[in-house]
Amino acid sequence: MARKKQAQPGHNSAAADELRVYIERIERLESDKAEIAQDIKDVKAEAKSRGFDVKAIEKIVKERGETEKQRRRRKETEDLTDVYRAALGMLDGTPLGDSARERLMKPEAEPAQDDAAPGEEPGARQRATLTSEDIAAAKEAGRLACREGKRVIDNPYTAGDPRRAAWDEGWCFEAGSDGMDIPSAWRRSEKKKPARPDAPKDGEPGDGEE
Amino acid sequence: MARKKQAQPGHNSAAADELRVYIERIERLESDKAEIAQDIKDVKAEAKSRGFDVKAIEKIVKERGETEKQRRRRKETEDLTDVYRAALGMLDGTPLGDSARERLMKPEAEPAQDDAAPGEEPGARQRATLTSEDIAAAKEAGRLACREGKRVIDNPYTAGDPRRAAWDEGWCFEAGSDGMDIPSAWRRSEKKKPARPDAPKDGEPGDGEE
Amino acid sequence: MARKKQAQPGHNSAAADELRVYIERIERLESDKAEIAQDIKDVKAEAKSRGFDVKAIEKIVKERGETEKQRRRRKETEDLTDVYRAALGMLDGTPLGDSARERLMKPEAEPAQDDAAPGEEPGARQRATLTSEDIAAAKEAGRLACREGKRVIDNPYTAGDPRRAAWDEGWCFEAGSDGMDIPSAWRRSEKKKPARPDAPKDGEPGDGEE
Amino acid sequence: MARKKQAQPGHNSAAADELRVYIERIERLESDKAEIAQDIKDVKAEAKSRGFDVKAIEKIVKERGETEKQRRRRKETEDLTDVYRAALGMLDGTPLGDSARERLMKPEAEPAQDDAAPGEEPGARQRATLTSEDIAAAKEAGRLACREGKRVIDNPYTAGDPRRAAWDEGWCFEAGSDGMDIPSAWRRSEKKKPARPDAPKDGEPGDGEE
DNA sequence: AATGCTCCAGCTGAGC
DNA sequence: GCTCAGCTGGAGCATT
Repeated sequence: MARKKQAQPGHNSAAADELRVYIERIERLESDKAEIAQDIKDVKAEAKSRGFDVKAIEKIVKERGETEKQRRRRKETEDLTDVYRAALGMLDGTPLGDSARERLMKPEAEPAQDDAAPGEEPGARQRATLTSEDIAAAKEAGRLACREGKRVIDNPYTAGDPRRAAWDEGWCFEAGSDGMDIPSAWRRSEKKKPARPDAPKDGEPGDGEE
Repeated sequence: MARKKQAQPGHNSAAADELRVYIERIERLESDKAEIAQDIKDVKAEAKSRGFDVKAIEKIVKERGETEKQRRRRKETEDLTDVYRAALGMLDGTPLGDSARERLMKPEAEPAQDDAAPGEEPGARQRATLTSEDIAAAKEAGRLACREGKRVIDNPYTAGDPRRAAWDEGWCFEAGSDGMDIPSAWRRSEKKKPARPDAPKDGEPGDGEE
Repeated sequence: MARKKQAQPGHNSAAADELRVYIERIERLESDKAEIAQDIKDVKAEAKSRGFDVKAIEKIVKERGETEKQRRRRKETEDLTDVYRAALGMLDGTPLGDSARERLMKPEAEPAQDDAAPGEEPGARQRATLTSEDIAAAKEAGRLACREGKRVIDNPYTAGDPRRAAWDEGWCFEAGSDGMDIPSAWRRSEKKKPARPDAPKDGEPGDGEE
Repeated sequence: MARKKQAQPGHNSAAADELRVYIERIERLESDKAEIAQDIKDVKAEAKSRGFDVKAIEKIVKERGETEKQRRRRKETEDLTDVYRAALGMLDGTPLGDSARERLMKPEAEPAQDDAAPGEEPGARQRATLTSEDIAAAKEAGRLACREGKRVIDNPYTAGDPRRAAWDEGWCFEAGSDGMDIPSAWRRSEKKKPARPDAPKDGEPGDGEE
C-alpha cells in the first residue's frame, strides 16, 4: 500500500496514480466481497451440518428477496408448468399444485356443481386396494367433470390419494381441447390479447427489481 | 479453406498442419452447434407466439431429460422448500404441495385420526365470508391436529380454500417443535437411518448419458 | 413416441398435442446439440493427448470467429492493459506488447530521435551480468526518452533483454504524467472527445464512499 | 429481527426458529454483498467517466489477484497462443509477444548466431517503402534463421516494423516442422514426458469420428 | 441496434 | 472413484 507517488522528485505521474487509486479501491471492495462470500459459505455449511437442506434454504432466501412482480411471474410459470405437465400426462403421483388450481379456476368460473364423487365417496382410506382401473376411472371422471363445467378445485379426491393426480390430468387434458386456440388458462397472462398471438413485443415493461 | 500445406516445397510443417486440422474440426462443430441453438430459439419463439409460456416449456423439457436420481433429488428439495416455507409462515395462499404432504406423511405415520373439522364442517362454499379470524383458527387447528398425531394430509380444507394453507402452516410449525433436534422430515434424506434399509443408493447407477 | 392423439374417440386435445410437438422438437434439437458438444470435447481431448494446449486452441478458435469490430476492440483492451500494467510497474520481465507500442506511437508521432542507447550499446549479450542497477538505469532512460519526445518503439533493447521492460515501464510512467488529464493513449478511443473529460463530480478519485 | 419465539405460549418451535436464524443471517450477508457489488460498479463507472478503460482495469485487478501458479499458467497459455497464431499465419501485424520469445528460447538454446540481418541491415527507417515482397522476404528469412539454429529473439527487426511479425511467422512455422512430433515449445510444460505423449491411436488428427 | 447486466449451464479443481 | 462446490463462458433480457 506504500504510495509510490513522489518517489521521483520533480515529477508527478498523475494519471498513473489516479489509475492506481481506482484499482486499489476496487481491490479493497473485491476483498470485502470475497470475505462476505466466505461467511455465507460458512453459514450454509453450519446449517447443513445441523440437518437442513441448503438448496432449499437458498430457494427460500431467493423467494424472500423477490419483488412482488417477480414473485407473481414465478408463480405463474410454476402454475403453467403444472398445467402443461398435466396435459402431457406427466402427473404421475404429483397432482396439480394448489396455486395452479386457483389459477385454472379464475377465467371462466361460472358453472355450477352439485355432487363431487364420480361414483363412490372420495374417502382415502382404501388406499392400498386401488387398481390401475381406479386410476383410469378417476382420470376419465376428471375429463367428464371438465366437460360438464366443473372447476378443477372440485377434484373430489383428497391430497395423498393417487386418484387425485389422475383426475387432474383428465381435467387438464380436457381443458386444452376442442381444436380451438390455446386455452386462456394455458397462456401467460390475460393481458388484453384477445386473438392476436403475434406478441407485438411484451407488455411487461418495468421489470426492474427493488 | 485452401490448404497451405506443401506451399513451401521441400518442407512440411507437420505440427502446424495438425494444429490447423484440430482447429478446423472444432470450428466446424461449433458452427453446427450454433446453428442448432438458433433452431431452438426459433422453435421457442414460435411456441411463444402461439401463446405458450416458454419458461414453463423449458422447465418441462429439463424435467423430462432428468435421470431418476436427479428427479428424486429435485422433488426432495422442492418438498423441503415447501416445509420450510410453511414453518416460516410464508404460505400465504399457497398451501403445501401434495408431494410435500406425502413426504411428511411417511416417517411416523402411525397415529389414528377420526374426525377432521376443527369446529365447523370444511365446506368451501362460504369463501367470501372468511375472516382473518377464520384463518387464524384454521392455523391453530392445524397445530392442534399435529399435536394430536394427525397427519398433514388430514387437512380438512379443500384445495382453493385459504384456510387450507393456514392449517398447513400451523401443522408444520408444530411439527418443528419441542426443543428437540431437527425433525427427520426436515432433513434431506433417510440416509442410513436404522428404520429404512431400502433405497440401496440409487436405481440409476449408470447416470451418464450414452 | 407413440402418439396419444385420438386415443379418446370423439375428442381431440389440440392444445396439448401442439404443446407436445413443440416440446419434442426442442428435445430433439437439444439432443443433437449435446451430441455435438460431446464431439467437441472429444476433439479437444484428442488434441490435448497429442500435446497441444487446449486453452490456447480455444483462444485461437475464438479469435478466428471474431468479427472485425470485436477484434479491434479486443486488441485495444489488450494494448491498454499493457499500458496500464507498465504505468503501475507490473512489467516484470514482460515488456510491452508490440501492438501496444504501435498504439502508443500513433497520436503524437512527431518527435525526432537520433541515438538510441542510454549509455551503452544495446547488445543483449551480457545478459547474465545485468544488475538491478542496470535495470533501474534502463527505466530512468525510458522516462528520459519519453520526456525528450522519443517514441516507445525507440526502445533500444531487444526482445528478451530484461532492460527492455524497464525502459518501457519508465516511458509509460512518464507518458502518464504532468498533472494534466489522462493521456489520450490511455483512453479507449479517440471518439470525438476533444478535450472534455467532464466528470465534474470529483477530480480526486480516492474520495469515494469508503 | 423481532423474534416470534414464544409468541405461542407453552410452545416453542425450536427447529423453525433455528431455520429462521440461518436464513436471516444469510439474507443479511447477501445484502452486504450486494451493497459492495454496487460500490464496485460505482467505482468502475467513475473510472470510466475519467477516461479509463474498465475492461483493462478489470484485467489488471484480476492479474494482481492471481496466485503465482495461476499467473504462470496464464502466461504459458498466452505464449502458446502466440506460437500457435504464428504457426497458422495469423500474425498479421502483431508480432510474437516478448514472453513468447523467451519461452521459445529456453528449451534448446545452444545454437550459435553471428550476423543478424537477412540481407540488409535491420534499420526501420524506410517504413513507408516496404512492399509485400519485403514482408515475404522477412518471413523466408525467419524460416531460414530457424533452420540455421538461430533463436527467435534474434529477430533483427525492431518493434513496430511490419517485417518483425513476418520473420516471427516464418521462424515459428519452421519450428513446428519436420514430420516429427509436436515441438516441445508447443507443449504446455516440460512435464516428465520425454517423447511419448501416448495417444497411439492415430498420428493423423483428421481421422476422428466425423 | 448496440450495449451492458444477469442468469444459467457446463467445465474444472478439490475433497471424502 | 465419485461427488461437489466454484467458476468461467455464453445466452437471454432489459435498456438507451
